[in-house]
Amino acid sequence: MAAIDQTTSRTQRADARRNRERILAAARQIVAEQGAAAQIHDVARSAGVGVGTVYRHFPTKEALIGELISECARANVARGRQALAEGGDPWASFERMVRNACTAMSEDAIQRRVWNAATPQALAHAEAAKSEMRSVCSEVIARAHEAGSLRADFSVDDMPGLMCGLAAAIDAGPPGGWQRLVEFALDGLRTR
Amino acid sequence: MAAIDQTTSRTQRADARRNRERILAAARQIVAEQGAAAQIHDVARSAGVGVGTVYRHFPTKEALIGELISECARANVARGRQALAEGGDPWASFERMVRNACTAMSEDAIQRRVWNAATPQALAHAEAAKSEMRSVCSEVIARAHEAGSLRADFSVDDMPGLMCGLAAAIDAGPPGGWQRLVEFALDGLRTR
Amino acid sequence: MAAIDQTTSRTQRADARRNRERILAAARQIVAEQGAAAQIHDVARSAGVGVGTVYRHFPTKEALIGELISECARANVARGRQALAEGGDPWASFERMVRNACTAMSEDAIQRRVWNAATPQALAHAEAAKSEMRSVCSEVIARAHEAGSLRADFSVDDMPGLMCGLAAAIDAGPPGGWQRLVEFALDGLRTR
Amino acid sequence: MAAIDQTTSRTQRADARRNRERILAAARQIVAEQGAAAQIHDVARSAGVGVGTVYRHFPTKEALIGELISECARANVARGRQALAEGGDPWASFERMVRNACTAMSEDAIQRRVWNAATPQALAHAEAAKSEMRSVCSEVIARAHEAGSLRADFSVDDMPGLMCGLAAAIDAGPPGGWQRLVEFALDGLRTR
DNA sequence: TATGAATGAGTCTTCATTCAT
DNA sequence: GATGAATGAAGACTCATTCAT
Repeated sequence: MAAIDQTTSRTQRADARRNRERILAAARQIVAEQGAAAQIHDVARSAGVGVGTVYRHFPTKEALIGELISECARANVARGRQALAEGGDPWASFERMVRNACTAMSEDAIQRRVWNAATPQALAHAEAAKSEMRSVCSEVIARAHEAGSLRADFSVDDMPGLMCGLAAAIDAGPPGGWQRLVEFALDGLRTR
Repeated sequence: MAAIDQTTSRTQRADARRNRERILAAARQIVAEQGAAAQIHDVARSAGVGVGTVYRHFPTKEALIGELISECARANVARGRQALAEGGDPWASFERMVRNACTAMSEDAIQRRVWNAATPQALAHAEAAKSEMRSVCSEVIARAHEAGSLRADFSVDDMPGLMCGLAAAIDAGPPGGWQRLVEFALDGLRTR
Repeated sequence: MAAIDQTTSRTQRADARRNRERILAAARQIVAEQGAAAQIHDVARSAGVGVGTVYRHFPTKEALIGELISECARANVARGRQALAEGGDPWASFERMVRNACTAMSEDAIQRRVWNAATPQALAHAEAAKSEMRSVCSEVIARAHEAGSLRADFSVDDMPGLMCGLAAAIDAGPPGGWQRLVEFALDGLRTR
Repeated sequence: MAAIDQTTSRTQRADARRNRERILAAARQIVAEQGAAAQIHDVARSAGVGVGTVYRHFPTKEALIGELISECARANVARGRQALAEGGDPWASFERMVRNACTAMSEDAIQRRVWNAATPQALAHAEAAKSEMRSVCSEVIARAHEAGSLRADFSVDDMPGLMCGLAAAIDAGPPGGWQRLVEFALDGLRTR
């Protein structure tokens, strides 16, 4: 019995995990397309589950969007960590982090648009990931400052502005056109 | 009789115009705060008129937001025209246009946020002003190109990306922090 | 002065009467087309006056529709009176009254449709005319009964049903098709 | 599993179907009383459900009224089919169809009033049922024509006029008074 | 007196969320 | 756990009526 129960419960967990993934995948696409106007029913239909299942995994719409924000923030964290791990020139690390983030935003609509869909409540759900993102950025920036290759007057508090600006530019401009803007921006941030 | 009629008609129009202005002023503030989630009832209350009066002046919510977009676009048009009229170095004109737009966006929340509140329908209402804005930008850019002071690979189609990026950066960053970003951006756009 | 005042007041009365007629003419057409869904603004626009002028002549929408009903009822009264005045065979009078009413309904949409637009309140405004209509019908019917040419079991209380039925038939059927139905109905009502 | 699923699904469907029936029952009464002015909130309250439930079953008010029209049309179809199935004299079939429809209209207000509540959009929703109704009437009429017992100049296009006329007569006249009118009408339609 | 701008209660419809099955 | 029917508060928009000019 115990074994059966365990199997059952494992199976259920696997099902539940799969459903959670389907829901998030559907939400990524729909929120990327519709922003805050995305509807839970559409997410559920697109995920092939009932609305109740969406609510079992995410207690409110804000929590679901909050999770999308967290995902994007964690992706940025991973890029920052990787840039640090790869070592080498601190400025190169900073550049890699920014450039990779921009590439990701240009290839994946949710990564550049999720911030527009963010209500204060949704952002509150993503607080942990956001704070981790800030922390990683701080370190990348601190090293570049120490190396003297990043303008001293650029602080971690300028990062949201920079990244939101790049996200908006990538979203609004012609495909590929954003790359020049990134070069301009990085060029302007480097100490000469 | 003609004189009286004119007076009467002027007075009525003046009242209606004042209401229209009040509605737009209220909408500017509320849409700046709440984006597309702004409610017509709130706009009406804030303007001190009934909802019916809002609908008399703007047939739909989209039309009202479209007018806000048009206003911002026309403000950009005026800045572009002024930059052209002041003459002098073509690059200085381009710089003035961008810098003045950024100053306006930093001082007036609606100017940097209205584009986020824009649904396709709202944008459709602002088509005329948008196209005029594109046309003025084209001229400013063309002159700077002719003078050889603006990078040849920057086209009028990059302007929305640039301005949206700057708007997002101004909105997300700390007060005043945007000025450095503008300098970086302009620096990167100038031929060296 | 008195003469001038009188002239002025006469002029105003003439203007007012003309406006009243214009409003009623517009209302006839619009109520015929749209029934109770007719809008006062549309009536005013079609009449070439302001809404306030409509309300000066008719205190409520119900009163305006009530007047249209009254007009139609009075037209029926006139037809009944004429049928009586022309004298001759009582059955012929009855026939003339019904046939003329049907002809009028087929030629003038408002006459066959106004009853559908009638709310209880609107009907209340037309009480006087309706009661006069009933009274005239009573007399025409009584004479035909006395002459033994109208079925004894047809009473004045059957007239609304008969006329509403014919109105609906004229309205729903193909043009001209109603004439056969009237013949059937009259044929059925006659004593054999 | 299959059995359980079926039971579950049957139960859910049964609930939903019961609500649908309650909504239609409430709508029949309220639309009979108020016509197109009927309000969805009143229907919902009278049905004992929330407005959202009404909208789950009928996407718009027009669709709900359209379904009422369809119901009435289908009832007429059934009467026509039954008249045909019972066979016998073709004229008797025609008579039964008309008489039964009138009896139904006299006993059930919605059947005689729904056509007045019909906006063009609502009629569009009932197109299928209306066309079926026309088709059945065509057959009943054709047989009576072949038998030579129905006036040759009465066509299926006269049926709406006839039935609307009878509906209006039943609605406007005193209870029971309509029966004489039906006799007159049938009498007039029969070949002599 | 005529005008039409203003009013706001009322109506349809939507959608986040709950809960019985 | 999953489902999707049900809920009802909330929001966009209408239109009969009023009133300042």
